[in-house]
Amino acid sequence: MSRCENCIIRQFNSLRAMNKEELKKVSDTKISKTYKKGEAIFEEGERLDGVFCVREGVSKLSKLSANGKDQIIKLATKGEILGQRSVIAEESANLSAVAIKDMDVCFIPKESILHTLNTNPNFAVEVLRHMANDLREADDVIVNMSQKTVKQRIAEAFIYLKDSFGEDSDGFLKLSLSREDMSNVVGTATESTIRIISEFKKKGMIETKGKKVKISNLTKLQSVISGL
Amino acid sequence: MSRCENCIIRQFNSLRAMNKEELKKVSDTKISKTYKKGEAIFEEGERLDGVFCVREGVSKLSKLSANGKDQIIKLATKGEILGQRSVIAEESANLSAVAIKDMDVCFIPKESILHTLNTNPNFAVEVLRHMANDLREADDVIVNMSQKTVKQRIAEAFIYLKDSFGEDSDGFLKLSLSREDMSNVVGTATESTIRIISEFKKKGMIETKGKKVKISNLTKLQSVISGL
DNA sequence: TTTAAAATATGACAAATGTCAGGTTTAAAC
DNA sequence: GTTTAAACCTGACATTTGTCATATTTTAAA
Repeated sequence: MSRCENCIIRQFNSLRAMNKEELKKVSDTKISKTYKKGEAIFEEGERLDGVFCVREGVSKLSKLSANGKDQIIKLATKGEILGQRSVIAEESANLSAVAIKDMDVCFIPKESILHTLNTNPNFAVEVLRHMANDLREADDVIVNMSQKTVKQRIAEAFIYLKDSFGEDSDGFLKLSLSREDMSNVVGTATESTIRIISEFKKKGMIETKGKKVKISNLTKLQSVISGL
Repeated sequence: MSRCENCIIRQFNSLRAMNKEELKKVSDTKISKTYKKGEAIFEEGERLDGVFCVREGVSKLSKLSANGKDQIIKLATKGEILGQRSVIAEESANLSAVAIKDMDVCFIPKESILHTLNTNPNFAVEVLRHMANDLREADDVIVNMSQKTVKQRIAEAFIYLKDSFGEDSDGFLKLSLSREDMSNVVGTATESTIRIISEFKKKGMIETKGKKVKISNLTKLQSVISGL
């Protein structure tokens, strides 16, 4: 079994602030898991007794609204830790986490996390910094959601996918979302998303090949976001 | 000058996790300030060298969007600490804080906050819990913003004002927002807000007297939020 | 008090977005 | 390979929301 001490993923998250001893405990108690695309890591309302460190793949974090639609709050990938907020607040999960690309994940029981928080200020501050960052991002999403049009939000989403997940050698986005997931990210109806994507294609901003999407004119896409 | 050790406000926020010595330092370095309605405590982009503990009054935390509109992210009142996120993340302020009711505030230089964070795990965990709560609230706002209609969001806002700030002896909301501020909370045009408030009045859900607002039929308001 | 400015209000219309109903294409299961 | 289901697409239309123009009321300033 691989050891957390050697895990490169750790460098990207707050676990890097743990000392040797603490890491050993985590390593001894962690459980490796895999999830196929579409499988849930946890569901909204579920009691979590640990956190999930993403080693590979991508997960969508979403919440069901009263009208039955799923709002995707965030996409989490390699290095991110899921469930941390719930474990710290000692609440049940506020969001569901579902794999949108096959995932390798380490489950870490909450005891070692909570114990380290209470004894190692470096770790606590590191976690705090991460959460402060998440909070800023969430605030920014609120502003985008309420002040930008659907068209602008979809254009932003494509650029976000490019910046966060990259492109392959042919220039196609490494992560492409289904129209439905895209709709749930920007908070609109699937038909609206489809229509706008068609429009972007016609205007030569993006092109598609099967499920893959390529941004062919970044400048135009960006101009959609800023003005009109 | 009043001492933090005796400050009742402290019981409502993370400062309660400070020990005697730490509190003394805060008390010795804090600066009391007052802000009139409309005055800014800090502006988006500003470098903060401390946090602001609200002793009295109400502040709106907002962010300017590209189209020039202000989105209000949160209302902060007695007991809340402003600027904490920015100080912890060592970033400039992501939001502006402006008084919407005359305020008494204590400014606390960041040094004592950061020092305590790094040495007192109880305090760090307490701050972390608060931020975890803020993050959940922000996620919930994202869902509301993208999945509910303007009418539903305005109905929710009135109930939020009632629950968070209370009513006076005549049943009027203790905190009432201008139509413009209300628009910036729910993320819509001022005219839309005015129209919907007029409709609520006609339907007997709320009534007004000068600037004051009374919720006269809570059940009806709630039914607006849930169904249609 | 008078005056000016801001906040509130309403109508008319345009633009954005949602909904429903039917298609076609693509991917997956058998 | 055939079948079946899911994903994608498009049109027509209803609804929601934004914008502009203008009027009234309220508040603040002189």
